[in-house]
Amino acid sequence: MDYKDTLNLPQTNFPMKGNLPQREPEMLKQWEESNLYGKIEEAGKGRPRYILHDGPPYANGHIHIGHALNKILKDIVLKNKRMSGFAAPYVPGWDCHGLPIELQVEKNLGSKKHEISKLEMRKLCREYAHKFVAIQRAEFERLGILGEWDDPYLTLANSYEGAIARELARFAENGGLYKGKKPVHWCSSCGTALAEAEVEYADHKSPSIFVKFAMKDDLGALIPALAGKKASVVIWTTTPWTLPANLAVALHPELEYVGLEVNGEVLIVADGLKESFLSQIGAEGKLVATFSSKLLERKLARHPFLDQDSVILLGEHVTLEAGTGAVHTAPGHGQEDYELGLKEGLEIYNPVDNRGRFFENIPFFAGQFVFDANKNVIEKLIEVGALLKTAEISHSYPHCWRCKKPIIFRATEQWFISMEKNGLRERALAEINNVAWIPKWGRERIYGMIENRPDWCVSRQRSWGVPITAFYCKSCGEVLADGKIMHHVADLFTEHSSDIWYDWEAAKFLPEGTICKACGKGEFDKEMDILDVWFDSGVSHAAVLELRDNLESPADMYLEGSDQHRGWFHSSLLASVGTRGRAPYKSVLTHGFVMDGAGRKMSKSVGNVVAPEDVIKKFGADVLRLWVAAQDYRDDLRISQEILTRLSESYRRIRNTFRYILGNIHDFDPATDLVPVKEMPEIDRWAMHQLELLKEKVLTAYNESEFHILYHAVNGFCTVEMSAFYLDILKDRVYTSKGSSLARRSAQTVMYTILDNLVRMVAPVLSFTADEVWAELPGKREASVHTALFPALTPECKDAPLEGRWEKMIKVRGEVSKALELARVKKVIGHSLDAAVAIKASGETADLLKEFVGELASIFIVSKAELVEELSGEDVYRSEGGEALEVVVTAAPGEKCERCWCYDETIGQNTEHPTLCPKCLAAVE
RNA sequence: GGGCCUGUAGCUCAGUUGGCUAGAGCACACGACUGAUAAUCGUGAGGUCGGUGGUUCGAGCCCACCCAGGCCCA
Repeated sequence: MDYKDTLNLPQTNFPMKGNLPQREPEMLKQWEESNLYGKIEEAGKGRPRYILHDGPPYANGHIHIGHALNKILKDIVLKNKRMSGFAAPYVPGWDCHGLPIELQVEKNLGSKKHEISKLEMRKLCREYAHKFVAIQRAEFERLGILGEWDDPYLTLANSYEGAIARELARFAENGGLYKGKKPVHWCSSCGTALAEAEVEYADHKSPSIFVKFAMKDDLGALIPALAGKKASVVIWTTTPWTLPANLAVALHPELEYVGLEVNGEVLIVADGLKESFLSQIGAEGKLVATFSSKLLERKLARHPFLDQDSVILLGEHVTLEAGTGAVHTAPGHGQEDYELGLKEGLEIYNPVDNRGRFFENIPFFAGQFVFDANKNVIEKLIEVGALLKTAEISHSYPHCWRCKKPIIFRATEQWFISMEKNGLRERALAEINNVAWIPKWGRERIYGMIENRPDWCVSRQRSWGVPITAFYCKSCGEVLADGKIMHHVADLFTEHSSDIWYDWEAAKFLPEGTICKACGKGEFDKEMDILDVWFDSGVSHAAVLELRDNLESPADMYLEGSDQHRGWFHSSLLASVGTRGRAPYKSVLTHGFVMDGAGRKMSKSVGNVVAPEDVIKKFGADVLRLWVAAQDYRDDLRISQEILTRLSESYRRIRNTFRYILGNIHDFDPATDLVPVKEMPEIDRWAMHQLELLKEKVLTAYNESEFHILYHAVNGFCTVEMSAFYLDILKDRVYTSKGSSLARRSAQTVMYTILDNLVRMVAPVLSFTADEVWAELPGKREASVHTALFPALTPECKDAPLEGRWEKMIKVRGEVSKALELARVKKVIGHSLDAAVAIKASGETADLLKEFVGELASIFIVSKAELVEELSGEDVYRSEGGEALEVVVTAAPGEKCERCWCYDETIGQNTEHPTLCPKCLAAVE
């Protein structure tokens, strides 16, 4: 007789191999056909809301691994919240305006770009953005991210564009919006401002000059050594043409400066640069004084050739890399000069027109092109005796990417949102303290930025964006930025899209009878600048959260990469505080960046880029999701073939545990076969206790968004507690007991509960696999695990004393398995069931073992285990450390039962089944 | 150069207020099983806790400096 048929061996159709690259797309199809997301929304009705607001990726190109990380994290958070009893909608979004799209469209147009109108250009940009939204949407959905993919928010949608214009109107109304000046990269040849991306750096020859700025007053009172001497601060510059715009000279606040007597006058330079300075001007100098820059703060020097003063200021941007440590400062022609000028209240002075020529009222250089003016400035300096040295240098200099000509930095009229008006900075800082930053240091990071940032420049000289809805008087040029009118325009945008700005006459936007406040005339031009795209996405709380019925502001969470402290977190905070007086988020979670296996950043040129598409093709989305969960996202994350291979092996382990349990509960019906915990054998209660601990750990980890802890907990549970211990011990009971026996049903109840709970807990991460297992689980349940809840805590399953007893037993078991291993090496046994063990223990261990005496054999998975007072023979295994434990392993006595493979000394006594042990006889009957 | 952050076995992570012979899983080596089988079980070998100096009876944990790496600025 073949007794194998009388055993209850595992049976399941659930495949061992995930085959995820093939299976996942099928599941996606099924989710779509069954309207899974709709069912999730249905299930969420009436529950408290949890709003995770999606930061919009830019609608350009395919998704990269960083996108995948971000969206998967969001999806894990959301699924976690849904399974915790919240209604957690997910409305994905895209950032659709802006330069990169415009540039790409221009590039695609080639030479035709000059022939088309702004309106046509914008139409092409719109199409381009839509194309990549569709591409990225498919790529995101493939990752298993559930949400309103059919109705995402797009910043190019009419309603969104209207909202952008409306938020700008609010800033206009409360006075936060103003027009000011700021230097920008300017191409004099094209007559246009350039964005950073449109600037190319190339070698260029420039004059290099050292210029004296004579101190206005005698310095004797401050620095006695200089009393009665003519003293000058010396600056170095490679743009002589900016000298007519000079308003100040900057020194470093922490540096020492020196007075050098050269040819009867004193030259002031930084101490650290005095030698190089003297050698460059080819002069001998005598050190006459050393002093702190602070002594000169706010003292006045004379402009070398204009009848005006130049004030000495202190600035951290001054360096000792080159020059003299005294920096010629023209706030209209340099970024750092501009910032210092703003701080010190200097005029942002620009004497240069659109074509790069000095205005007609500029002495000496009127009408001259700036690069031509260089030599004239130098001549002037020679004439007035202010030039110490001139030379020519070749250095990296910005050029226009279009016409390839060198560009200049030039202050132009721009729109700003004031950080001080309405106390925006103060209130934003206060709001930062009301937000939960995860991890905590996010607060320091954004706080420092808001504390120090200049006013927000929101205008861009471009086509693809939402226009700044202001007007200019045709006759006097006065600005008209009226809140009411701007609100009206916003409504028109919502109705028709912002394209109408480029289509309609100004008058069509203005109420009948609008007149200029300055001159009383009634004809206007439209402002042609557009808004910074950070303003677009920054107002999403108004355009999305406030406008959609199922969302609300402030959001519970914003979740983005740590670069967004300067980006979206930042602009959203200012946009919301400036108009609503509060932050748009209650918590902000940030993650690090994805690095290669060595912790280096990915780059195409290095060739260490890992594309999500490749990971999915090779391993499947669940492995990628597991990768996200396994790493501590607060730091940078690493990805490599090795890491993915490890992870996919870990995935297999978890999957196999699921499969094994499924196989063992194939004949189990929870409706009728459930065994109450109280009636279970102790080891089953131990397993229930362990499950309870795991639940606590995992649910806490979800609550605290520490997903890597949950991964390690689940992984450890599957391998240590289950596979290597509980499930291994259970085999005998589950395989050989009668199918419907209490012993077997009890074990099945435990396994069923564990699998049910485990699958729920793992569903936010292993979304595909969990649903696949869910479909195989017995019992009545929701159609998808994604509409189910996390397992409820059942503290009554916890049993601390029992855990303590078993902890010790597990230690003893470890010692026994070492003894078994030695016997195995000596060929005494093969399988552990071939063995009989005799144990000598003392103290508490002995007492404990006595209590377990009947179960020792099954716990050790041996045929016979006995406790003895004395052990003899050579092969006694002695434990190291702790309480003394001695073990002797021998071949088990008796015959091997053909059915359960345990050795028994009574086999053969039954004539009908001469090869079975008594236990199996009972089971077979 | 500045702000914020990170650095524990080959990989991913633990390490509570400073007190352990620094842990776990995976990978690796060896072995067992062939009733979880492209599985499963056991045993074993892996670490001057980025470096140096300091505080302390005692430091992976505290301090200083340095090195390497990341994000954002300049």
